[in-house]
Amino acid sequence: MQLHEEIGPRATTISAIAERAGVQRLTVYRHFPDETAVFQACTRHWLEQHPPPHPTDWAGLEPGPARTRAALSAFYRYYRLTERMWAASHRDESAVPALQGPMAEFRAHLRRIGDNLIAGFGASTDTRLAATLHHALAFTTWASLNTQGLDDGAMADLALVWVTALLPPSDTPRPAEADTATHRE
Amino acid sequence: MQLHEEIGPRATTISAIAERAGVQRLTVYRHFPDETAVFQACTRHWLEQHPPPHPTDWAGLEPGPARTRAALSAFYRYYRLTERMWAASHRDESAVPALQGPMAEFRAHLRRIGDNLIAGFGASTDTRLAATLHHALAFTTWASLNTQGLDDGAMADLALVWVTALLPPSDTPRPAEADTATHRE
DNA sequence: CATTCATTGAACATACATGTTCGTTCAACT
DNA sequence: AGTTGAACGAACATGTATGTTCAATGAATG
Repeated sequence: MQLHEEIGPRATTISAIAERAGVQRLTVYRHFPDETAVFQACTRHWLEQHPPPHPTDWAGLEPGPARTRAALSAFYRYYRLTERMWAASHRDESAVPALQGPMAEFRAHLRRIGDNLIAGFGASTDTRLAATLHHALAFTTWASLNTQGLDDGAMADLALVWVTALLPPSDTPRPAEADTATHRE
Repeated sequence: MQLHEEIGPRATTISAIAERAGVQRLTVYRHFPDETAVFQACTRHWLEQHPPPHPTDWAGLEPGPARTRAALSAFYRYYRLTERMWAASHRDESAVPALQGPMAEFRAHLRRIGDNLIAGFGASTDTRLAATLHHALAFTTWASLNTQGLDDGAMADLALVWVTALLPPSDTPRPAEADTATHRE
């Protein structure tokens, strides 16, 4: 796991794993039949130790902006904590087949969460709203904004501005009580 | 260049280049002292054949939204045309030293263009406006929005919505004539 | 105490990569 | 016609990686 983080799954060799573990190369082969098995085990174990944010974390909040901001903030914090591993995984995904399954699964998880948040805004399904929110939730977006020096809170606020700019103009941006028609779109 | 596009600079070997060129491996070594020289020559040649958008392309347009949309659109079209190469370069940058110089140069180019566009909006330098525009110009942003099925025009429009949402609320986004309050947004 | 089993050290075969060296062929230019 | 030089074919040395095989060690288990 250290090596996957430091040099990426692609460059991580069995020899390096054995060396890092202070163990003979053969010993690694005794525990894992081949490289693929090592990577699968590593991925599973790492995900158990670093579970991504889950909808229950923000279930208590009002649907719409509040809940969306909480989700964005949670993912951005998660990305910061796990930055190196995600950068390496993202980079090496195409070259390491054992990575593609878990990565696809994570993306599906992200997509479900995004769809749920979008449903929380009253507005009927808008392509641009969905695209913006899904984009905001992506690791690459966090990484891009991070290189510009924004902290996680500022990034969440900023992404929320993007999202709310896509909402119908005469809506109620505050805690929904008066349900003035969410007409037009 | 074909191989750099298809499998990426990192996986491109001299053997493969020779084979693809229908030539002996030794012949490649006659033209280029080593792998680094091949990659440098390849990068330079490719950039000559695929020059990125340049400010003169949109110099005729009004500063502000119009010019920004033209720039975004130009880069998005460029990214679509050169998608595979940029994806591969982005992915392999950390592993191929010969790539890091040109990539840094391109990023600097992008940054200059972004700063110029921002200056075109009257607004005093706003961190969030700058972050949004620089983010919108990045290849990773194009790639992210592209996976969601948006075409280049829709992407440029969408990014422009993000940017204009960051402008001071009671500003005059149009050539100032009718200043009926364009409130909120 | 005896057995078991993970670990060790040292090989091995295979594959592929980078550069280099050598003598040969073959086309073009002077 | 003769010289030049690019391309060829076949090696070489070196490094690194994946897996496998074999005998020896050594500690924990029964």
